[in-house]
Formats: sequence, C-alpha cells, structure tokens
Amino acid sequence: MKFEHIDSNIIVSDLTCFDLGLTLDCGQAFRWQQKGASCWHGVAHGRALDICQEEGLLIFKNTSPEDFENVWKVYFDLERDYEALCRAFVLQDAGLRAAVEAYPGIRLLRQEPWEALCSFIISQNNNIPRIKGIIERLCQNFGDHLGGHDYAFPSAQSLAGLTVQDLAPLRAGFRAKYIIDAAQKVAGGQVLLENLKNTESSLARTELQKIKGVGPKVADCALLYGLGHTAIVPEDVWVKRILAEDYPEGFPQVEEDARGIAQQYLFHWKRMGRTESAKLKMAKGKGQIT
DNA sequence: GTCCAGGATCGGA
DNA sequence: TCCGATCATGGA
Repeated sequence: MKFEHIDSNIIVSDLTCFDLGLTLDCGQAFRWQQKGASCWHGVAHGRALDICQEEGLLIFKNTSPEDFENVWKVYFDLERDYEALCRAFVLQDAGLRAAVEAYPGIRLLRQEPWEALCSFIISQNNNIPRIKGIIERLCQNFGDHLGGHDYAFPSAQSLAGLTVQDLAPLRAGFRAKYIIDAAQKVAGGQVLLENLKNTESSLARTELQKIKGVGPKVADCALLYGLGHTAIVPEDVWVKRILAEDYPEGFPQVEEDARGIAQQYLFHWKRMGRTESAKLKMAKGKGQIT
C-alpha cells in the first residue's frame, strides 16, 4: 500500500481488493452515508471523514497524516492482504467463489468496541434501515457535537446515568433498557471491553453475555466487528439460512482467522440474492415484468 | 393489513 | 433443557 499527502487529502494508491461502497454498506457498520457516486461521509473514533474511491485511488479528504496513520489505516483494515485472502476463498469453496466474484472488495472494518457492542444490541430483531435511524438519533441526542451535522458516538460513561425514559426519543423499543445496562456494565468496569481483545473468544463471549440483551449473536458481532476476533461467525437469520440452504455439512473450511471475513462475503451475497429475488417477485406481481 | 427484521428473555412443559 | 410467546417499532 502506498499513500501520499496532497493538500489536506491522503491519497492511497496500489490498493487491490477494496470496494469502498460495499465495505461501508454491507451491514457491518451503520453510520456511513453515500454522497454522490463514489464518496461517503461518516464518523468513527470521534472524527468525521469524507472518503472517495475514484479510478483505483482511495482519497481520504480533510484528514491529517496522524489520523490516517493512527485511525483510518486501522479502521479500514488497510494492512491486511485481502488479495491473498480472496484468492484462497475462491479456491477453497464454490459458494465463497460466487460471493467473492459477485461482490469483490468487501473488507472487515475494525470498529470501536463500545460502538460495535451498542450497535448490535440495537440490531436485534430489527432491520438495517431502522437500526441506522436509531443509532443516528442516539448520536444526535447524546454524542459530542463535532460541527456541522456530525456527532460522535456517545461513550458508555455518558449513557450510564440515563434512564429508559431518557432514551425515548430514540424509539428503540425494548432495546432501550439493554443499552442502559450495557453502558452501566462497561462504564462501571464489570465488563472490560479492551481486555476482551486479547481474551479467548468463548471466554470473551461469556463476559459479554453478562449484559442484559446480549446473547450469543450480539456477543459474536461485538467480538468480530469491534474486538478483532476475526475467526468468529455470528449466526444471525441470514447465516442460518446460508448454513441450512448452502452448507448443511457446516461452514466452509477456510483459514481459522479468516472465517469471520468469509462470513461477511457470504452474508452480503445471500442477502442481496434474497433481496433481488424479492424485488423481482414484487415487480411481477405489479405486472411490471412478464 | 401482514410479515418480518444481523435476537434475547421469560415462563412453562 | 427445550420450546413458544412476547417484546417495540417501522420498513417493505
């Protein structure tokens, strides 16, 4: 990976196997908005970012070399060799081959532990557009204002003193009490998120499940997306469908630490397949397609 | 109006 | 231990 600093932009070249839009909109992160054909705007680690992908270049706008090095290079997982990873996926399994060929360039974002945990608590029995709305209202109501329309994700400390009534504007439903319990246990030190990065996965999962509203699936999402446990495959409704319909013998054999990344490819592939066939069905029902 | 959503909890068998 | 009802809200 090569990058250079021009004006206030960081331009990354020589980057293969990276699709910005797929990575930001494949159901792993909920705070990125598309701006135009190839640009996105979002907030992570308390920093707003505009980022574009054009002609093989990745352009980080209005950021500093320090933030690029310390924050964004890690967040976008730029130093992992996805080319080798995807090459292996394609050789190892027919389903993964189809997924990688249909949607190449998905990367696993390395999100902040608390944001990932909180986001996937909100995700339970919920749909992605509505998850995004609740998280946006959470940030607008309780996150630090960063200027413009941007708000940081609120810290566990800042939420720990709130009540279910305080969270009413989020319209999060039964999940509000879970958000508060998570904030209290994280802020109070009963669950030490940072330590769980280096804790064996099943032990870390048990720790996370001390929080009300955190079961195996939400715990696994926190591990995979926020705590760097890339071997974890969270079993949501889509992964259950994948296993039932495509892998009755079990999840495909890939390198241990790549299982969670393989999951992200299969998840998106399955979800898009179902969405497309549903759209087609709708169109046929309305007589738009014969 | 109905079904369902990147599930977890609770009570009863 | 297992199973079904229930949870709040709104997208499709």
